[in-house]
Amino acid sequence: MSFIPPAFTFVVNSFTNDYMAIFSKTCEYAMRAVFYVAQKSHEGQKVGIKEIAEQINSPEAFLAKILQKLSRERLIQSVKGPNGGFYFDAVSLNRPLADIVSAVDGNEIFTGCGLGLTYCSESNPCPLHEEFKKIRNQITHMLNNTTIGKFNLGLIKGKFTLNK
Amino acid sequence: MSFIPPAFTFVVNSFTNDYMAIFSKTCEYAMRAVFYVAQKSHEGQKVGIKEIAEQINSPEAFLAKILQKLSRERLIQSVKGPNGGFYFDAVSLNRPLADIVSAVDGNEIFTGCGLGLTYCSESNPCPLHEEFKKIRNQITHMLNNTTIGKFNLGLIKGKFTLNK
DNA sequence: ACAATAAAAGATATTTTTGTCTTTTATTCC
DNA sequence: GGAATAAAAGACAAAAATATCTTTTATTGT
Ligand code: FES
Ligand code: FES
Repeated sequence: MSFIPPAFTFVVNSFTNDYMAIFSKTCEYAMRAVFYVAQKSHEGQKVGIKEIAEQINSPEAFLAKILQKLSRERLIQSVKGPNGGFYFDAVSLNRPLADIVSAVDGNEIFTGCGLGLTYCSESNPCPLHEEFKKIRNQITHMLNNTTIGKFNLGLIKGKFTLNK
Repeated sequence: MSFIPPAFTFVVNSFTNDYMAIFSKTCEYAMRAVFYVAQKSHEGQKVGIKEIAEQINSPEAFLAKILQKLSRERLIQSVKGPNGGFYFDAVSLNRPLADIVSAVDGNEIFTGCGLGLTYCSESNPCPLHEEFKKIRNQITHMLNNTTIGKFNLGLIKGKFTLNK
């Protein structure tokens, strides 16, 4: 009887975070999904999780979890059963994208310190504070001024992409 | 013999990413450390990992790994042995903070799509593209225009904080 | 009432990031 | 040259984020 050693394991400690984006994957999927569903809602349709996941190129089961959360927080509407699916009512279509982001990623991006200090404050600022504050405010502004339904027409006209 | 059940495990799937900042923890520690060492270098001193970790309030062993990486990439200088430690030479003090960020977090933050599309492009833009591009450019600008030594005087004067 | 459908919920698995501990290597001082 | 020092490297561990699979619940159409 012979011992078969595990194949080369080399867990190289490459030690570069290999994909550090502004938003988490969860949040990226959420935003793409929301725009997709909004577009369909504009056309009066509900959409199933399978179609959404396909169209925005995200893992279906994972996206389901994300939309469940948004649904619990009443940020998106859903109905079960045949002919069911996800959609946005008129009120929800007018919500700012910021609501989605904070539901999923929390509020750190709106208020947190760029260098990771516990609190960002004027009285005890980190070196990047002044510059970082501007950027953070722009992000906040963008997310507050972008309603969920803002890109419906552009999406229908094919001006934007939500996958790849 | 009695069976002792594991204590309540409830791994609540709270499903909010509980701390989504712009930069990774690794990158935050790196930036804080770099500013601290730069200040000391300005005063002609080398600093040991223990002091750095204490002063910027970061886990020592973890920070050591980060500085090792920066050292391998010649972004920071170091000497072993008694009276050794980390420091920046004149050339390094003039490097942009962007070099630190990209060494640690990669280039996604400078070039990536806000919605997580594989490529950000003008010809195939996501809905946030125009607005997001501006923000990304501001981040890039900030990190390129902030040299590692830029805040030395402010730090020495106690204008800025790097911990808590 | 029943079968079919689709989301919600629950449980579990994988991967990445963050963090720690031990051993090795280089440098300085005596 | 030897002891002491401090970073570098290597191996390992814990926590968080990402991802998948199974079971349950609500709704619809027949
Ligand atoms: S204190 Fe760091 S961004 Fe305000
Ligand atoms: S395509 Fe999304 S930011 Fe450019």
